[in-house]
Amino acid sequence: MDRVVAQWAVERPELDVSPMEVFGRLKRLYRLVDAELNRTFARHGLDAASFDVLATLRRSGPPYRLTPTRLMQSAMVTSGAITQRLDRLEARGLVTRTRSDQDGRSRDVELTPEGHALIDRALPDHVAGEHRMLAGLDDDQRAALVDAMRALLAHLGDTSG
Amino acid sequence: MDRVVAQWAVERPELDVSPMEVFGRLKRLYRLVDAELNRTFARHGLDAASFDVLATLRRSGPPYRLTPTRLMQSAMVTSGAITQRLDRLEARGLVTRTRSDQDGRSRDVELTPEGHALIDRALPDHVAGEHRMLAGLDDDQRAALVDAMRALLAHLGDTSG
DNA sequence: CACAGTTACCTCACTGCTAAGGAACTTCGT
DNA sequence: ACGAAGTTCCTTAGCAGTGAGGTAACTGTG
Repeated sequence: MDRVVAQWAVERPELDVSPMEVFGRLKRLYRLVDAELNRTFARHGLDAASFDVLATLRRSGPPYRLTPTRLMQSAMVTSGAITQRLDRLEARGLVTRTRSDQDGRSRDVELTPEGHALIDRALPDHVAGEHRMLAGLDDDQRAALVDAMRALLAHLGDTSG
Repeated sequence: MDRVVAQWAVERPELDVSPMEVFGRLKRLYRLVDAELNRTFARHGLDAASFDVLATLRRSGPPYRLTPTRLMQSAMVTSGAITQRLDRLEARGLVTRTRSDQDGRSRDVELTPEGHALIDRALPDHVAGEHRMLAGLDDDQRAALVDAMRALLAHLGDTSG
């Protein structure tokens, strides 16, 4: 990463490319973390997309039921992506989709006992993996990291804190 | 993000899910930054993949020529992805592909004058966008962020510092 | 009550990636 | 000189996402 900045300093010396030290590492870090998390998910027969849906339903509490729109907002993907995720999960018997009583346009997506059991098995493994990855940071660094990311997110107009 | 942690504290109180405060924000931040950078690229008729290849060639210095393998390593994608990126750039006349003299298996990918001009136009805009995004951070926060990401990357076995 | 506008979900064409495998070429050991 | 092994790049199939657009259902207003 520092090499990239050094190269630009030679080729375009009038540009201050120091932000790349931040954003280059952000991208690299995201990809490494993503790959590591996916390895954990794969051990439970899941991928990030499926885990995300199951975990969102699970942590919503009883009756473990949300609409596709809520899942879409939580996952920050388009409605088409949620439809396809739910297709896959429904085919595996991990969630059910039923028409809402209150609103005929809406669907209730609900965790099946199998889906509930699966996410409850995968979650501790997932959390343990996250703890392992964070072991490279001391408490001060970790707090500073969260602080800086929170500030950046706020500056970028992130609505959810 | 804090809401997610609070939900888990109710549903699975025995798990310490505090790492999610880090990784949840990391993902969210990456996606917001990625979207913002893509808006800048789009103003120049590019996407992140094309910009990445052109910028890598440009900052490599004269004669602005690298092999697909070098580009693959820099971009951290598979060889198939590089082939397709180069197909697109070659079709637009932004790079050329020629067989290497030294090694018949290898190709030389070189920036055309058009490609060179395009990346030289897009780069200042890109860098300015990065500066704008970082404006939400003071110098201490920014240094702490880089420091923490560097430590995390090292812990995760990133080879390039 | 009628109807225009909105909302919720799905469908479809397209995109860019990965993973696996193949062809062309080079390198190495004998 | 020769065959085996390794490399370099491309090809192909399949996958998960986007974005545009469609259908059905709800809502608010005159």
